[in-house]
Amino acid sequence: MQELKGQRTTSQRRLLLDILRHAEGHLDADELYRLAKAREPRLSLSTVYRSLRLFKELGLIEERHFAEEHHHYEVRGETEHHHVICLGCGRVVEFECAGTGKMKEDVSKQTGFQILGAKVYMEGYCERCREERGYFEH
Amino acid sequence: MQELKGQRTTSQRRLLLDILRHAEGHLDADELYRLAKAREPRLSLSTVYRSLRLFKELGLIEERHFAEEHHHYEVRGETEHHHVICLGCGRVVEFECAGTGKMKEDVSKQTGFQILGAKVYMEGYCERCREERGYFEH
DNA sequence: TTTTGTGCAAAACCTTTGCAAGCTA
DNA sequence: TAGCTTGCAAAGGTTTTGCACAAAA
Repeated sequence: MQELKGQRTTSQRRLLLDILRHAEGHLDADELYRLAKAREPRLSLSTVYRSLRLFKELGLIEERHFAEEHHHYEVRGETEHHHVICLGCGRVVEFECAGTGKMKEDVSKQTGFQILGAKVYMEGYCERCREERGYFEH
Repeated sequence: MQELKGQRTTSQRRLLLDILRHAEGHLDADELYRLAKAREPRLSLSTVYRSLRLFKELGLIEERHFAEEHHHYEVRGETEHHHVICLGCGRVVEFECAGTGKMKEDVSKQTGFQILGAKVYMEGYCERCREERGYFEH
């Protein structure tokens, strides 16, 4: 497991990475813990937190901060994608957007920062919620 | 105080809104509490949390989720602005960017959502940190 | 006077840490 | 074997809640 770059490959880390990679959505620490504990009952929550921090530091996963909730994690993919959150049902949908490259340049000029990453979060109402609840304008 | 829309205008709410409006940066609950307590020593932290939730629900303030830290709040202004966080020193700098209008349309088409707001977070290194710490590439 | 908001203290919740034992390289 | 990791339990920090009293409408 060369991804761990010198860190030790333990069964816990292998298990957690495997679950993260096969997860469809975004997991928080507790969801990940419950899924992993089903396969390895002796696993502790501290190990989950410690592993998440390690994976994040190694750049294997990204941490997301949605609306009210606590952190969520997902494996870092090839293509940069962003998220839109439905204010009605809480559903999170991913989207891709081309504009961020140009945006990074602009911001770099404007602020003097060397920009490494950009994340876009949008809020709104999904189609289903607009139909069901009659949200049109807000 | 018509902004509170039917909710009662209390001295605590007036004080907290006043501090939020005159704050330069982004305050978290505890910073707001300390500033407010200096002017009204009997104020409690619970009132700060309850007021922040109310202001947020009324759309008077926005909640921000920076890197690792807890929530920060700022009054909702006229112009939409976004944030870039320095990974070296933690400093948060605001920027404006024109591209979000077009982006919202794209995302709306792509996902079917009615988009109400967009927030952009960038990460990188500020000039000072690049000089001081010799960050060039990452 | 009725209803809503506040302060206090306690609880709930998420995350981190110390330490002895176990495992990896 | 030496050093990194783990599990457990306890602690830390932030946010929420129950309740009696106070204030607003």
